[in-house]
Amino acid sequence: MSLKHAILTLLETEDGTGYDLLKRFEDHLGYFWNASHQQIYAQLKTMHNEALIDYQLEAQDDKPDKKIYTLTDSGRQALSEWVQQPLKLGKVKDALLVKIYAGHLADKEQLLEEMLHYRDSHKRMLQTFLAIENEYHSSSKKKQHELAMPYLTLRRGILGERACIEWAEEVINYLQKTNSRGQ
Amino acid sequence: MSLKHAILTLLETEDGTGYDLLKRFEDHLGYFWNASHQQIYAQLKTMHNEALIDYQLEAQDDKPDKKIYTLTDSGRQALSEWVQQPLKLGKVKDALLVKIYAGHLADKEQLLEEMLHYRDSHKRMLQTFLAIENEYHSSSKKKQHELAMPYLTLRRGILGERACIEWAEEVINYLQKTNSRGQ
DNA sequence: CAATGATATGCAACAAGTTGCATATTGCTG
DNA sequence: CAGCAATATGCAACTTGTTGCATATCATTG
Repeated sequence: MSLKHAILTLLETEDGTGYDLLKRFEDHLGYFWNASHQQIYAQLKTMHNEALIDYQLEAQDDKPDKKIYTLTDSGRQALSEWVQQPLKLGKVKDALLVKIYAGHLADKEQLLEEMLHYRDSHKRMLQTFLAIENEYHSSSKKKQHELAMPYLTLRRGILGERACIEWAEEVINYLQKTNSRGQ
Repeated sequence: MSLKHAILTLLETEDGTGYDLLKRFEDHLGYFWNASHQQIYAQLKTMHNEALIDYQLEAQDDKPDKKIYTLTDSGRQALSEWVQQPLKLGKVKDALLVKIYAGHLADKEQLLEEMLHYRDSHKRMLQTFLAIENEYHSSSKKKQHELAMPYLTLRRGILGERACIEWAEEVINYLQKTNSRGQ
């Protein structure tokens, strides 16, 4: 399990509500970890029972109560223990590759369109990442030092997207070549 | 769900037992899809109930019975429908990146060791893929044409591994630099 | 000849993730 | 002012995936 650790990681950086965490998953961690709001709220509840986190209720006038979660000492310790211990290699699950593997069954035109869409999605993602990288490079040395580790995760995103795009180009090339030959 | 489709894909290429499928997941599809034997047997049972697959019992002298599964017409149709229809983008879940994100909490030496191990694992994987690619390139034109789509999935593996390794080098570089400066 | 690893199959309990539903407010847009 | 998106939280049912256990044979190796 690791949603637990992803949440601990986010809360270590900054306290927040379940909704805040959802946004931070979407905006920052989204490339390499995702969770639905239902999952997050359920996990927060569990982690509160395990005393890894605590919350302060912030009752706002006429708004639903906010639960602002913070790490407990126990939570901070659990995080640092997790960070110390080695991981097993994560499993890749890419349905697109299964589909390509069975690609001879598909309509080539349709497959081509899907690949074009795939490539463009990843190109957009890459552009987003490069913009964030630019921002990072134009921030202060102090900030850059602080954000060194998150920056490295951004680099993973950039290199990963480039590989995706390069591969997509190869597949598109192949599909177009065989298509025009009418195979 | 897509284990179902991965199994349909494998059976479309060649009939086999649950155990055969397990091996084929490990040996061929393993880079982008994985399943435990328990999962596979359970899924085969479900798919048999759904009439997507059928099996012939092969009773061997003194050996446990083999169930050799084959696609039914209905299964073949389900596969081709799945291949036709567009996929939603798969989610990335990479615990190592969560860890790096929280890397300032970790012992730098230990993190470095983990990254070295990560890089070497991926280097080994790349070597394996390149060996398979060589095999492909030295096979007959006919064979190459038959295996064109699986070959494209291999290319994904190769480009993916290269990106992994390149990134790992960046991280290792950073960790060694800051370590020697004693930060 | 005993131990191990490969072949071959499966159940049961549990953890993790998805989908659908439900509520309530604020602020913006047409 | 009606409708919609964003904020904010949560339950329940279901599907998927993991972990541990269980069985039985055959071939190899020490």
